[in-house]
Amino acid sequence: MTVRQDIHSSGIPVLCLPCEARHRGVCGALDPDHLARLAKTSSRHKIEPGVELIGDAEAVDSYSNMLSGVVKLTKSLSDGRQQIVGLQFAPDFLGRPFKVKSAINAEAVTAVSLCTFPRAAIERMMKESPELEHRLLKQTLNELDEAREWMVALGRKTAPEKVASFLLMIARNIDSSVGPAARSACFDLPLTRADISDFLGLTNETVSRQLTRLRMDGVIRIENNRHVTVDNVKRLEQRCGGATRNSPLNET
Amino acid sequence: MTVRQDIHSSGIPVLCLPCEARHRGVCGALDPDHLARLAKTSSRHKIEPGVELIGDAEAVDSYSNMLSGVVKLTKSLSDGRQQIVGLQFAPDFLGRPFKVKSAINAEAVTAVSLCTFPRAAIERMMKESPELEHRLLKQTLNELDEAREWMVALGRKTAPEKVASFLLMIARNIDSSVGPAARSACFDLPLTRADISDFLGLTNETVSRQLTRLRMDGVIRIENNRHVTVDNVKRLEQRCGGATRNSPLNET
DNA sequence: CGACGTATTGATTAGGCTCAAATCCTGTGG
DNA sequence: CCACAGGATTTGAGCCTAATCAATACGTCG
Repeated sequence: MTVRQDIHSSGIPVLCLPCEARHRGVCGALDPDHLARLAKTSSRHKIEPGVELIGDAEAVDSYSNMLSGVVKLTKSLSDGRQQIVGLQFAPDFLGRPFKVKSAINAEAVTAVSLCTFPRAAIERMMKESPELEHRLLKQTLNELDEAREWMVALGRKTAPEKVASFLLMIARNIDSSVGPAARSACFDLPLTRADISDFLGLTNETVSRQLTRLRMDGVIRIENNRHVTVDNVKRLEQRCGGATRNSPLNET
Repeated sequence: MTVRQDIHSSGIPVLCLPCEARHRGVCGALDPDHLARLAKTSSRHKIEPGVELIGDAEAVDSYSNMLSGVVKLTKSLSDGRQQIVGLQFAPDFLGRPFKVKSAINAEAVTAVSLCTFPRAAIERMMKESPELEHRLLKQTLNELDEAREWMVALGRKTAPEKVASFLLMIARNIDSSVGPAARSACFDLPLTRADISDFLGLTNETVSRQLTRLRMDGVIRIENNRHVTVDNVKRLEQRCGGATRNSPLNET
């Protein structure tokens, strides 16, 4: 039931051994001792697509690491207009620390598996281990960078550019072989056309039209409405409206 | 030149005594000892409107606390289209920690006064004082919340709603008397029409038209193109497109 | 007072939305 | 295995909002 910690691999709980969050995720901040204590209070969950994770009462005082799948974060206006304000992939940390109330909804868009901790456990851990808070700060800064990148798309890009930018972003997140210099890519869209339109501030009709246009122009191929192939990533990039051209700063 | 620290007020450097950043800003995280050490390496600056703070080589390895004024953060596409992705007010912390390069420009839109530290000083301080990183995390989370709030506006609100939302946001940040339940407000717009349009993803013509419409409808009054009076904040709120209606979460 | 930059106003255009219909996929049951 | 139902997606036609292009007014500062 609980986890043995006195085995070879320097005391790391067996459950955590194969977990990606220990490398790229926040758990990487923890030493074996803390990890073991956190593991005792954690539990694994499998979530079906479409299930709401945050947004109605429910399990609000817990946080999770994403182990697989895709989660969308949405905000809505009172008349039903909706905007996706974030997509989270493994091994992101899920949940908004320090906040009394968050006007955000989180929903699984694919099958999702989570490693969930009670709120109190994380908070205790954060007090004891500054490195954990450091990781969290880094992820938050990255999310902020992403959010700002999307703001440019939402405010200033045309519909064709938005759709192209979206495909590129998904390709980079899903098809891990797509480094900055990949020639081609191939992936399953995790989102429906309606979701994509909520992401890009468009209608699903417009998204559909732009996708067929990209298809007609030979930039992408689509099978079964979901599976996308990009033979030449460069051609897709050219349709994204030109990257931000600010002079890069040099920092560490 | 440097700062005496052995005076009454429990060793707080005199320069810091009246500083707002010590209360609501990141400096509140520091004990008198750390504060004194940081104060020794800090310097005050006055910046003219229109001056670029970050974005071209320049002083990239320094961070600042804003003491007064307004700074805009922008991103641009290669063809010149621009989007404001953040506005910062006192006592915000300015600068992106841990990043090799940031594709963001920062520019003073009003006269701005800063308290600037060398990069190394802040980083040393962050290692020694987890509370500092904690504050930074909190500010970053708040900026993320704001960014997401704007994403809804950019993606899903109409031009009239965008302009109304913008005025409300400015009112709340500038006219400090505007609590959540204020009846009226009155402030100087820190941004030109062109800036406002870059903020809202519109053209300056559209912004202008929407402002005159609000004026005609008696929702606002404008003097000298800059000074805005809102007699009835409620009426302005009604034009913001309905707040996000997600069920509030309960956290701390 | 005159000049320049900023803001407003007007006329026209076009990109993306709305409404509507047809088509495609998926899963289910006979 | 095939037929069918339901939802998702595509496609079409017309409209409307906000962009574009252009001209005028305002405000500030010399």
